Amino acid sequence: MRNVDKRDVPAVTVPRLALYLRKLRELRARGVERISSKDLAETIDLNAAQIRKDFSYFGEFGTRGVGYEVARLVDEISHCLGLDRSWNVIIVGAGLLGTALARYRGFSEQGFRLVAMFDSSAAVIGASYGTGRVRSIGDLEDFCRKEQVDIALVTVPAAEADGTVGRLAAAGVKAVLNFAPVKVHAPEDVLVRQVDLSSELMSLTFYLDREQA
Amino acid sequence: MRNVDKRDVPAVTVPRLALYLRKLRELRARGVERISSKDLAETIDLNAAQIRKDFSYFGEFGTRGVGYEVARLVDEISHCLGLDRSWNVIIVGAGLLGTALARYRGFSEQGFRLVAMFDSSAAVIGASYGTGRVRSIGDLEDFCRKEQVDIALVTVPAAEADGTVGRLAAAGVKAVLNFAPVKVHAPEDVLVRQVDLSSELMSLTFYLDREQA
DNA sequence: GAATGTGAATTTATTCACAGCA
DNA sequence: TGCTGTGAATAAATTCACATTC
Repeated sequence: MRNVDKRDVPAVTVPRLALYLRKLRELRARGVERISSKDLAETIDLNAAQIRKDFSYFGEFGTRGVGYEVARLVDEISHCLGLDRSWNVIIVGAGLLGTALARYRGFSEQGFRLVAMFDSSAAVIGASYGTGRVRSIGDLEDFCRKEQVDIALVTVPAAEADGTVGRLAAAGVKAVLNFAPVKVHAPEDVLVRQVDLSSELMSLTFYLDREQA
Repeated sequence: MRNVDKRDVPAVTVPRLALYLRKLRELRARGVERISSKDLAETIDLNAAQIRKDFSYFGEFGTRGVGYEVARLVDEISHCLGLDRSWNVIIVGAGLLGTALARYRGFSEQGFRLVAMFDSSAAVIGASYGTGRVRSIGDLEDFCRKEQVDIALVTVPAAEADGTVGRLAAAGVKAVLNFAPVKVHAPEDVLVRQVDLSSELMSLTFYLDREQA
């Protein structure tokens, strides 16, 4: 991967890289050694030029007339996405969703290390879910300042989400995945992404024919 | 809302409608009766013209020189999104994520009714989570054909997701929210949306400065 | 006077189409 | 010959700017 200014990469390209990576890992696991942009495009229902252009923001990963080496591409895209290192993750909010996420294997498989969880309820403090032991929410700032916390998953009730993100930002956490259905505020240099299940459902109902029984 | 061909509505407008709706409900709950596109835009960090244009695909909801009546707007957007009726939802896969979703209050609050869950493990069949009683996966098609199932949330292991979606489609389910980290195949007339947590995390790590400790 | 609704202008993203290279 | 990599063309989305209406 050549040196890239991330602002030159279209925002829509990034989630597509994750999609390519998943499919390429699957191909590699199946023993496929080479693939063309055309064939890859077919399996994920996309335009082949789209894929080539997405790669082109980062360098030249293929061989003209031949295609792409799957193993090389997996390495390159992993590197583009910052997945060639591990990232420390905390979960704030040890409710149903937080504890389910803590035990979700998908995270650790991608190099995300759950290093702690936080909750305000004495009933769960001390319990462990996956690799995450629940600490008191009062220790949040201390922990974030002492340990290298890269990403926080926020699964607290909606009313507390904004305050929680503020505390995380103040304690130096630079990336937040917010599962509470509210828009949260954070300084410019803190990345916030929203995961919103009822929003997803609404996008489905929009397209569902409302004349159904 | 005037009669609208949904294909004329840009795809990106739909999730924004859900966002507007949430904020407007919050404003209504706080007793705010009127709002301008400028003020609404500020609270959700968007361009005011964007909001007005999004509304304009569906009709004229405001009053020139005055702004929008919050209550009216809530009703109009709810109607646009198909939220003025209730939708029957099933969850296929009663693992950690499936059961967490089943007990998540956000769904029922928006008019989504969890009518059943399905799993292959005898250990969970018969158990109830929220309003969802777990049935045998063998009964999936029968149930979908007899009851009106509008949306299926698929929380089965990745290896089974594609087959599960195929069965749902064959049984007449027209919308699927897939939580398994694989691209699933479905007929043209079946809507599939992907919710992918590790993808979201990767979009964060891309932008995180990789020079961190 | 104030804010909507919307064509026109701009920006961003996708797709085409072909030069360049194995 | 076959497929990448990429400028050019097209399409889509956003933003501007203003006529219109209350």
